[in-house]
Amino acid sequence: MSAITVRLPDGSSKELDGDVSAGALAQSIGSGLARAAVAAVVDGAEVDLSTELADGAEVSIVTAATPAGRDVIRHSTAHVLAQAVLRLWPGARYAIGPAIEDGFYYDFELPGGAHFSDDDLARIDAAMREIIAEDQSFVRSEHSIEDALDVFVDQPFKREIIEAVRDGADEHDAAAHSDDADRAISAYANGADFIDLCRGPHVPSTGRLGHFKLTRVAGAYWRGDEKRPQLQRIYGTAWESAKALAEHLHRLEEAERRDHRKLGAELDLFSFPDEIGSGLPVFHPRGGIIRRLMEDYSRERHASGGYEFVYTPHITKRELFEISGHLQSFADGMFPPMELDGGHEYYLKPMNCPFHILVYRSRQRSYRELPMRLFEFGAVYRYELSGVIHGLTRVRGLTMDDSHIFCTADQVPDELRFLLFFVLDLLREFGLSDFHLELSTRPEDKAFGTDEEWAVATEALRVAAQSAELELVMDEGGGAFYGPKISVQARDAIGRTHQMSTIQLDFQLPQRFGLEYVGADNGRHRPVMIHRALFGSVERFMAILLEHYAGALPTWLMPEQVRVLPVKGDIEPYAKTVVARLVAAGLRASVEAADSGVGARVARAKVQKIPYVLVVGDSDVAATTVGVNRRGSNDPERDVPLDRFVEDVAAEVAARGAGPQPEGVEPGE
RNA sequence: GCCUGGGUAGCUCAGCCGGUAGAGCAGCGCAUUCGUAAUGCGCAGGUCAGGGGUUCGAGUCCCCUCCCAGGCUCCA
Repeated sequence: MSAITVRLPDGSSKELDGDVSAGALAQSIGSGLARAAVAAVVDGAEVDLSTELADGAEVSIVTAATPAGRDVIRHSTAHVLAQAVLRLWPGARYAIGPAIEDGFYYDFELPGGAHFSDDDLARIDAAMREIIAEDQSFVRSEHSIEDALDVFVDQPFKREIIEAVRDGADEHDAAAHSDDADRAISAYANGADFIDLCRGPHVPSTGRLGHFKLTRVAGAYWRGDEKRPQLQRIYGTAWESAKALAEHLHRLEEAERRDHRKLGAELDLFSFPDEIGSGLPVFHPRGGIIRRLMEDYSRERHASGGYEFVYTPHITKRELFEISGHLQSFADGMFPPMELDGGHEYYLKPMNCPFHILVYRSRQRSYRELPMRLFEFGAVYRYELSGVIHGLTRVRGLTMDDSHIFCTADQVPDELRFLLFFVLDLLREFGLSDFHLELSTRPEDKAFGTDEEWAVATEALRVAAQSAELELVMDEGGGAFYGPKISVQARDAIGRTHQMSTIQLDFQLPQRFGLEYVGADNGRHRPVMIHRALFGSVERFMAILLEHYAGALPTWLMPEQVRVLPVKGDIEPYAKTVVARLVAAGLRASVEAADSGVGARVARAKVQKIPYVLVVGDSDVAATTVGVNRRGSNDPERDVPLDRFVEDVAAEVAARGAGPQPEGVEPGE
């Protein structure tokens, strides 16, 4: 064994003698790095720490608390999961077990078609911890195809994967794996009882694992194909430290606490009656207030933004969607037709655009009328598969704040910029502030419109996006066949990204409907059409706001802004005058009579996330004051003059401020 | 749509090997009149999602339907 020299990421070199493994390199750099190391990257390829380094290799160490390091930990934990399941269910077949975002899974077929239960998760967890305590080494081996088929003779899923590699079904993968090993198959064994087909790398031994939790069991098709066997999948999460695991679990709890479906029931906002059907919500009075405020404010802004309001029906004859092309490309997403008037088929509308087009086309248009911005809160119905329906975010009946803009080609750049600033401004008013933009360009295959139209429109979108001074992510080839689009992505208070508004150019519909305007040259021209959704759907936007604010909506959107609690019965008349003052100032307020203790009533009001709870007693009657409890504070402010309180809250509402927020809720702006 | 797991009082849930339904909260009534996170007592509340079957007997076992949750492209 002679000394070798390897190069490190910082450009320096390191000489190794004797043990020339990647792990030894980490150790020679520092014991801290060695402890954190889980794998290495040698000349661009991820490898095990046990890999012997060649002279001149370029090496970096993969540490646990990095995306790549967590992948290794998760993938290794998935192996231990499979090993535990095979110990507990001899004869079980195991399929695939990759690392995924925040965790891992493994798919199994149990003997006799058995399936996992929640109790099993605890047993598997215990078996996994035994394997980890045994600190088994992960040992890599390489096999020829024939040899590998032999090793996995009782494992049909593994054999299928090996055969796929042999038959070159996995062409570029095999190439990336090794050019010269003649399609070698690698496997990792740990302990005497477990070997799994695997590309690696893995942590050196199972003792490096342990900060994991099995989360749920689910069914999943082999290779995601519903025609193939359904396997039993176990999901888990794994992290580099107990702290990181605890933080992840806390994030999950936080997301659950904010779940708009839960908040909707708790705050009495909306429900999904079985009698109506899946994905079809009803809004209760309190939810109705929020919705009306959202819509009213949106209308106000649209009116001052030069939009014109139109109203169109919910159903239409088949012909309209034939002209628009929706029936040809979108029929699966539409409710089936109803037959009326002796054989005419009528459809519930899944989109508003064709209707707005007919408004445009109702008479001859002049260039002087353009840009024409038509706006409608349009109720649309889409037949979503029952399995994908989710709360208010994926429904079968929804209300789009839909706008269609008709303009001349020359007007497109200015109009796009106008639209983008309009939507960003309104989203900010609702407290979302962390945006980025995504620009979807022409798809590879068939696309409507000429190359030049696409180039001009895409460039106009790019210029508009850049003028907004937000991060712009390109989605090359991600546009629809009928035109490029820009979408606004918003990050919420717990870091999730939601697609909000979209601005989409359409080269197809103006042509399909033969739209025209008469230009200054007295000639006929085709207008450009822009689709613009702002909230997207009012229902979904409400859900996003509820989760963003964890139910503690800004005061201006809260159904009940102030609740007044008289400490005892004879204070009630004063409490009523306080409410009258608040109502006169345009606020929504109520009294809760002294039928139960002040403590109990304050507790209830806090659960309901009322922004201001006023407690009034004898001293307040005497001095015309109130005791103010702000949402999120446990420190009441006594003897606040009523006049000042009314003035402050009215000003806050007028400014659409976030209002007092509970701890842990980001108020947005 | 398919798979897994669910559906018991308005809500959250308990209900064992099949023997005739239970708690907390909410609601209603009475008492309490209270100064900041839940006052006491009482009452009422159920087609155990719906339908069919097995059984002397079904919330419980079997089948169908509806509804809910999670998953079903992240390639060893």
